[in-house]
This record gives sequence, structure tokens and C-alpha cells, in this order.
Amino acid sequence: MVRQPIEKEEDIVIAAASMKAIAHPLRLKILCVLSGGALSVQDIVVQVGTSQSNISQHLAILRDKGILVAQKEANHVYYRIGDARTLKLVGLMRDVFCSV
Amino acid sequence: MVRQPIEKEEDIVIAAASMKAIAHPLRLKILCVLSGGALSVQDIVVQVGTSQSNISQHLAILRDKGILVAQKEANHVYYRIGDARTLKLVGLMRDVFCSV
DNA sequence: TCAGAATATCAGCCGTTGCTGATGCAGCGG
DNA sequence: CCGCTGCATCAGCAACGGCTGATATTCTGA
Repeated sequence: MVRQPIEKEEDIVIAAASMKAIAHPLRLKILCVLSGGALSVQDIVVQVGTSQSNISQHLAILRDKGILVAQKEANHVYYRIGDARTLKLVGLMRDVFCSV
Repeated sequence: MVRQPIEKEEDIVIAAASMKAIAHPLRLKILCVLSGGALSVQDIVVQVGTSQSNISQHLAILRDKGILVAQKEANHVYYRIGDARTLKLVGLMRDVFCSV
């Protein structure tokens, strides 16, 4: 036995699906603006810069994947990054892609 | 100055595009089997387990993005991971997604 | 020179994704 | 009670992505 498989088949599928959820300019930008803490949908709309409908749909995707969690407060909904793993991943992306 | 933008708009777009190229089960698996070193197309076909045509197209995607580099030798073509950055990224993916 | 192996490319189908605009729906303030 | 704000959802369209099967290309060895 020279070399065992790097990752189990299942891990690969899961990892690819997670990356796919993140691998979109708007969604990645959402994660970036949320890496500083929770924001309301409105704030995200303003900072990211597209329609409210569009943002809401992307937020739903990230929420359904468990990447973001929503917290309702009065008539605002605050979103934040759900798990430390994703937060770490966003940081790694910065390290890898933001040269220097 | 409390906090400057996490990434420039351009970096976000580039990072998202790169992740998108990787965020596919077959392509991620290709990267995994190549993380141990260069392999011929045939070897990749066998290890990944889909049609030659399909593999060739995915290799083309990864090659065009600069993620893989091809090296022709006799009538075989060997592919390997092109830059250290991607290699590092594959390793990080393993850390993040392959728990423990 | 010819058969066949190794790889690339092409055409075409079909399911998915992303966006827009419209509408639904809750909660708050007047 | 009513209008408004904040957010979600829906319908529909256009574009993209992934797969298969067929064909092209290049190289090798007999």
C-alpha cells in the first residue's frame, strides 16, 4: 500500500458542493462583508450592490447550505456566518487570492 | 479607519472564478489524484472513473484557468498542478472538509 | 505505410443557474 | 386601522454547464 486515497469519495462531493455555493462573485462578496459580523439584509444590499430580490435569493442559498444563519429581530433579519469552518475558509481565500 | 474592505472587487471576482473551476466533484477529484504528482490522461481516467471525453474536457477547463499544466511526452500527455497556490488550496480544502 | 492507441474537439441535448419584475406577507408607526 | 418598510417568494426567461457519442489528430510500432 503505497498511498491511500487523499479524500473519501463522499468528502469530495461534499467539499465540491460547499465550494460551489461559495464560488459566485455576489455570494463571496456577501461572505466578505459578513466576515466582520452580522448585518441586516438591507445593509448587505447596500454594500454588495444589487437588487434586494437578488440578494435575498443568494442569502437563501447560503442559508440552506448552513453557511449563513439568520436571526430575526423586530422587522429586520440579521445574517451572519454560521460556522467557524466557513469563517476560516473565507480567511484562507483571502490569503490565497489576495496576493501580498 | 476601523476596517478597510476585505478584498478588492477584482480580487473577489478572480477568487470566485478560481473556486468555481475547482468546485466540481470530478475536477476536485482530479486535483486530489494529481496532488501526489503528475499523471497521464489515461491514468486520470482510470482513477477518477468517467469517460475519456469527459475527463479531457475537465482537464481543458483546469488547464485554461492555469490550474493545471500539460506536458507532452511521446504519445502521452502528463498533467500536474501548476502553481503552489492551488496545491496549497487543495491541501486547505482537505483540512477544512475532511474533519479530523 | 498502416493499424491502433492516446488525446482533443465538436455537436447537440437537457438540466441548472442567475437575474428581473411582480407579488406576498409580516411587523411597526401614525 | 392603514400605509409603509423590510424581507421572502414566485414566474419566467436567457444563459450556462455537463454529459454522451462521434470524429479529428497525433504518435507509435510492426
